Amino acid sequence: MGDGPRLPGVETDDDEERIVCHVDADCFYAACERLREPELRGEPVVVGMGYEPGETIGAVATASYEAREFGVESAQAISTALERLPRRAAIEPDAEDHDPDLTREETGYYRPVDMDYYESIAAEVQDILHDCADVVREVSIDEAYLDVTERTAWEVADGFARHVKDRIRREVGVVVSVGVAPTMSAAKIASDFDKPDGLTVVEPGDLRAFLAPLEVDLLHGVGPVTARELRDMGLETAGDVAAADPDPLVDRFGERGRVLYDRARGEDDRRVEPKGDPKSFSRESAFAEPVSEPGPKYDLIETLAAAVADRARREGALYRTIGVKAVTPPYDVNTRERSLPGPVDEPDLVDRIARDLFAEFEDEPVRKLGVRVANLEFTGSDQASLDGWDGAAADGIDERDGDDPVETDLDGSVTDDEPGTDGGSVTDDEPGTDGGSVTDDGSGGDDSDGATGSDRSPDLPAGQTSLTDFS
DNA sequence: TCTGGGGTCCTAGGACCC
DNA sequence: TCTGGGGTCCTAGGACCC
Repeated sequence: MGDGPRLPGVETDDDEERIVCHVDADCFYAACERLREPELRGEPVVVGMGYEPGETIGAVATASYEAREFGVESAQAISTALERLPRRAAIEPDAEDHDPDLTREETGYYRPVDMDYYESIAAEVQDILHDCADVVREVSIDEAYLDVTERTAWEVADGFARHVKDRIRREVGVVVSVGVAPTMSAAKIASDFDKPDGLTVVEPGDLRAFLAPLEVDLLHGVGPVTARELRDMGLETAGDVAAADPDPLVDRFGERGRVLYDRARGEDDRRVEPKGDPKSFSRESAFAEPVSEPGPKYDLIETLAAAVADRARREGALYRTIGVKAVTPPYDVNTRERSLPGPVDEPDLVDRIARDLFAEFEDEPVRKLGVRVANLEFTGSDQASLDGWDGAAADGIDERDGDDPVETDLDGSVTDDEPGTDGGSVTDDEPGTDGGSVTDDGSGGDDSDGATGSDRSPDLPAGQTSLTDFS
């Protein structure tokens, strides 16, 4: 994929052998905590998401290898982790959860996630990576692919990788594992192969032999569900998949089956490319226990909607789709979404539509809620393409460059004094879309908006439509 | 594992269009 | 209108990743 058509027998750049490096920080969050609290070194460390010191809520984001010895795992409930590894503070006589039978050796340190700090450390690592490669693709805060074809050669790839590792350890103080291979997929597996502090080089000629003995679930994209299905088909290792008939795989898994087959054979022609713009933003939050009353749920929707809209604005993104997620017991994930006729930046609209979409679940017990915006469009460089707009609309667009963009507060919008930016713009009755239903039963207090819709400026639909055309 | 948060991509059916 | 084929967009859900 991503490859253009290729003439038979013609060598293209795409056929050139690449040298791909995958760099993966070991227990990154825990490593960061140790940077600012050196006494945590060598001790079990658990970093919890949604965790507050002294409480038992949340989940394990990262467990240091010392903590894993106690059976603490990533994604585990903090309450479970605490049963296996009590917190160090519990050995203090005056601690609330003091247990006189505990020894230091049976306890570990628990810390809440501090993303801002981790991002600052990650930025230092990324600077080094960009210094070491022409193309870097950051996959997540603690992981990146590097195309280092022009920077090294197979004979010395080991030394190159060592150099990257050493620089990061020396200059930042975190330990990374590195895999070097001819493909992204194999490099990823290689970096995982010898964790922590790993360094694995898989030369092109060794690729098949390297992959063959690996369990199928080590292949990227194979999770618990696929792994079980593969085993049911008698395929236990990458070598089994590589030697299998691809047709049944494609029948069972569709396009994924083909990819799986290729990857197991060491075939992966994806090139390392910088990450593009994000496709969606979302915020979600869980209740301590399922909630049935509508009140707290709508309150949370409001908070999440505001946070998502704020994020989008800070990132300079317009969104055309707004969605909600409601997780109901036992663990059913329900999603609802609605697309607008054109991209907008209107926090009040996010709130209104999110409430509207959520209404269906207002009386059900809910354990978790989420709000999402998607179909993003990033403002900025190509504003020129909107030149065809009339003055009012163009003014609206221009404002998007500033700190206080387009959006008009809903109350103000009733007066309809800002045609190009009015919240009512999405109510245009563009045929064949949900446009009209955006405002349908516009959740209580926002009824005024119906009025806005009815006396909207005639310019609006035109502006909105042309904006859609441009998208 | 009694279940945290932020993402991506794929699939499948229906609406709609030509 | 027992009825073909191709394409796009929308929505809901699922698997997966970190």
